[in-house]
Amino acid sequence: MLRAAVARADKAGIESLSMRRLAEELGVVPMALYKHVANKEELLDGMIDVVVGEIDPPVAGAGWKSAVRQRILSARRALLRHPWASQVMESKQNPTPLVLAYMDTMIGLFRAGGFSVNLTHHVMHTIGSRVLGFSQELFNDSSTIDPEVAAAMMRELGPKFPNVLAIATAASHEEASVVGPGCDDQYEFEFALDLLLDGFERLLQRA
Amino acid sequence: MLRAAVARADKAGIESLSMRRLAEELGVVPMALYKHVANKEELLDGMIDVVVGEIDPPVAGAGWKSAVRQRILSARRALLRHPWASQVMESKQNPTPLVLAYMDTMIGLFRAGGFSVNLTHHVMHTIGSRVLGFSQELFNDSSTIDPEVAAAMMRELGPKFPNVLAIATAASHEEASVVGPGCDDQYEFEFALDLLLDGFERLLQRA
DNA sequence: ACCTGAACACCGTTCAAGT
DNA sequence: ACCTGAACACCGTTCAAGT
Repeated sequence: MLRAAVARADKAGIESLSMRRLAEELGVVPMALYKHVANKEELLDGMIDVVVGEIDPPVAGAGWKSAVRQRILSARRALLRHPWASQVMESKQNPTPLVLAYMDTMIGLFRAGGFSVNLTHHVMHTIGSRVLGFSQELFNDSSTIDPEVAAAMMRELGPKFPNVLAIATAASHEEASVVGPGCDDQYEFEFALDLLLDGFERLLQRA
Repeated sequence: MLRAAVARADKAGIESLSMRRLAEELGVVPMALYKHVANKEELLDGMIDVVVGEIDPPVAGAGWKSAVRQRILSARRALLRHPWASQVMESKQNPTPLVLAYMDTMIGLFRAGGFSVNLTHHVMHTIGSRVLGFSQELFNDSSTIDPEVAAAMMRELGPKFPNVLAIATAASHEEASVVGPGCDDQYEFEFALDLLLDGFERLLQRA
């Protein structure tokens, strides 16, 4: 049932996942789902745990910086396999025990690296959602946009927003097109992650 | 109508805002709303613009770092006045023209400070949602939690998650209580923001 | 005791009927 | 032409009736 829910969300998007449709897919009556799950919230929790369960454990014998970096990039790979997961995680109020366990080992990596409890606390806040491998892409333009529509939009908005236009055209790999194929999200994610880790290292050395 | 929608979301939460209830509150028939707005998406866009409109313009005559910092903190004050706004902004696919204009001036601050187009691009990705004054608080425990429930939870989970427990108890201002009143979100926000800005400054000097 | 169909209390939006 | 009530196509979940 959890696997069916994850598969459906992967394929058709989280907004297509309703209790009724999931039941239909499984060939059962809607109310049958409530034998396995108290409500939809619990279903979503279970789905999150499937994704978090795919994250590799920390590599042994590495320094804190490398261990944190590799684990976060592993989390990112899991998140990219399940594009709905970041949105669901954001919307939840309470972490599942499995997410808490993930956080706990991540905190442990910092503390083992010599970070004080307080510094680790601040550092975890600074990483924010990136700890789970996603960066709050505000207005995710990465979804399938018609290049012509994008070009028309930029032609219209360009004169009003010259700075946005400058970045949008610079991000394009082909000089010819008005608006490029979007940003290299993986590069941007690692750029930000490394900037953060370097900042943490500096704070650690100062302390 | 927009003001009524914003007021309702401020007061009772975004999940309580439905087209039908908003219409009832305004003393009109549900379909009357569709004279002002094509659909609910457009209503939410309008509500976002109300919030973004409350952000102060950039201060003149300051260096890029100070100008960016002050503007982001102004955005944060606006966001804190409207707790639903961050969630709605996250869920939207496309920015409104007003949000685009905000981004444009923010990009302009970096470029005026000497950042190249490409570096500005990376820097904007690194800031992420913080540019609009909110940090993806994963699992926002800041909401009204019963201290007793939290204490019980920690008592149960503490042994399994010692590192989470260490931070939770350290964050407490009173040593006596098992779990504190949560984190100082404003402090954490500024800590992260300043770490980012310092990192950007270092990149600028290196370039 | 277990299962399940119908029902409840909602949604956002369409559309045809009324003025 | 404008307005609007009813209807449509959904939700998640409750609950009583059936086995």
